[in-house]
Amino acid sequence: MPESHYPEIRALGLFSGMADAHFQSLMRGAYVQNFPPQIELIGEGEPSDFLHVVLSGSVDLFSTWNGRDTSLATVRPISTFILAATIRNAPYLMSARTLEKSRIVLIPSQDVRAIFDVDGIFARAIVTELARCYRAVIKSQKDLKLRTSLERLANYLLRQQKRAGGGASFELDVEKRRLASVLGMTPENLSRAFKGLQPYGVAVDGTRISIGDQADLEGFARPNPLIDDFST
Amino acid sequence: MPESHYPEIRALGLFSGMADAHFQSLMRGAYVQNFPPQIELIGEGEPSDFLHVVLSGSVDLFSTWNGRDTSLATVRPISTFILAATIRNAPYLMSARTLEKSRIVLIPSQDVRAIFDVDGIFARAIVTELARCYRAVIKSQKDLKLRTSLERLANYLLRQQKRAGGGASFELDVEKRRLASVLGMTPENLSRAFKGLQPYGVAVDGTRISIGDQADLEGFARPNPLIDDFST
DNA sequence: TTGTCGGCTTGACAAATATCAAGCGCGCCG
DNA sequence: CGGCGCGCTTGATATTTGTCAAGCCGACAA
Repeated sequence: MPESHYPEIRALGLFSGMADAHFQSLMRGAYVQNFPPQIELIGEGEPSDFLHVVLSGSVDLFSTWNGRDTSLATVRPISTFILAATIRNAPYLMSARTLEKSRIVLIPSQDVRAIFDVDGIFARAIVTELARCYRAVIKSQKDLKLRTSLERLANYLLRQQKRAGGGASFELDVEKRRLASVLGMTPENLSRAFKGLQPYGVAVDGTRISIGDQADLEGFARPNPLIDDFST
Repeated sequence: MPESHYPEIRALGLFSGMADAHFQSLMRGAYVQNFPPQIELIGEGEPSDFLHVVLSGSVDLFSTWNGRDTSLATVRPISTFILAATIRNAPYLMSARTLEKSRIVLIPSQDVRAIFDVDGIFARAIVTELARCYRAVIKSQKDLKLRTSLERLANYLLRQQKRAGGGASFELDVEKRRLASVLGMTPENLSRAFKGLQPYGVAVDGTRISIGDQADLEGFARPNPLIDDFST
């Protein structure tokens, strides 16, 4: 793979501390590929041959069962996905598709496992990353089981607002149909949920959201770091 | 802590391969305690001072928000819990309480992190365990988002049947109120869901479940290894 | 044995959510 | 410019799920 990509990958928490020789060794077997939008990168049930790293664009992780499907997460640069399947050498639990034009690194899973065994710092980084992912899913589980759809949307908006810089007005950066799926509801109900938040000062214009009364919305949403703070 | 417990802890996947000196070092700082039923061992938000290992009994992991609460998992011997919080040195995301009289080992988190850094085999075991836990939560997430409550119950019964040996008749080993919470429904609805499975040959007598027509129930439940097989 | 407590069940009702069908708005392309 | 097509919205309706109140039943203790 072209060495020009090395620095941005190297800068990832997962790879930043490891021995240079090991990093080079990982990169030797890796390759970068550009994908158009809406391409299915992997399908659930398939063997986990590669660890994926998103360099640019974005990727939707979703799952299907019995004719239904649901979005579980969105992966944005720069981060990895399906680390757990790679580590356990087990089949993927989720499918992945590009949402937009994306540049993605593929690192053979067996190389990752091999370097893991000889590089303590890399091992430490993998554990830290995996623990972060685990905790993120637990938070999402709590969000789903403890909150109504209106509360989930309210808290999502507050999180997104923070991510966008904290201003009173910001853009949704996902399609509403996907947002609905992520939040565990239908697109129709998402529409109604937005209306349901109007009394708390939320205004919607296309993908632009305006929060009229921050305190009011927070009073309804009751955000909680043990659910909504994805950094811990 | 009394050395009599060493063998059963040592036999745990997490500790079985590590150097003896390191294991001894971990055990030196650890201690075992017996708890009566319904004791809250840890509360969400507290700092993660100890890695816990359940030797006997069982522990309920649950969470609370805004006056509601939900059961997220049950920990049975012999296994650990709150590994991720220990690794990240972050606050617990879930509370834990004993369901019955339980014997539990407490290992100081900082010891676990210290030994992790010097024992590659231990590190490998932690990663494997963490990846297993991660995948278990993803499966649970799919179960929640892709299935109706009736389907969740049907698949739960099939899993429990398998765990109990596979016979047509078996015992539920959780209180129904807790089962309802785990499955994301109210106790009232669980009662109705059991009735809803009667047409598929499910009979309930107290905590005893009988599956009259295995194929019929499986045809309705459509179990899937990517959701229901907790071993991968 | 009898009383009581807690968990489970049931029924009636209310609220939340999904489904279906139609229409709207906007970008894209002929 | 006009007409699709697609995502979003809206309304009507059905289904699912939760809530509240009451009753049942078995475990346990007096």
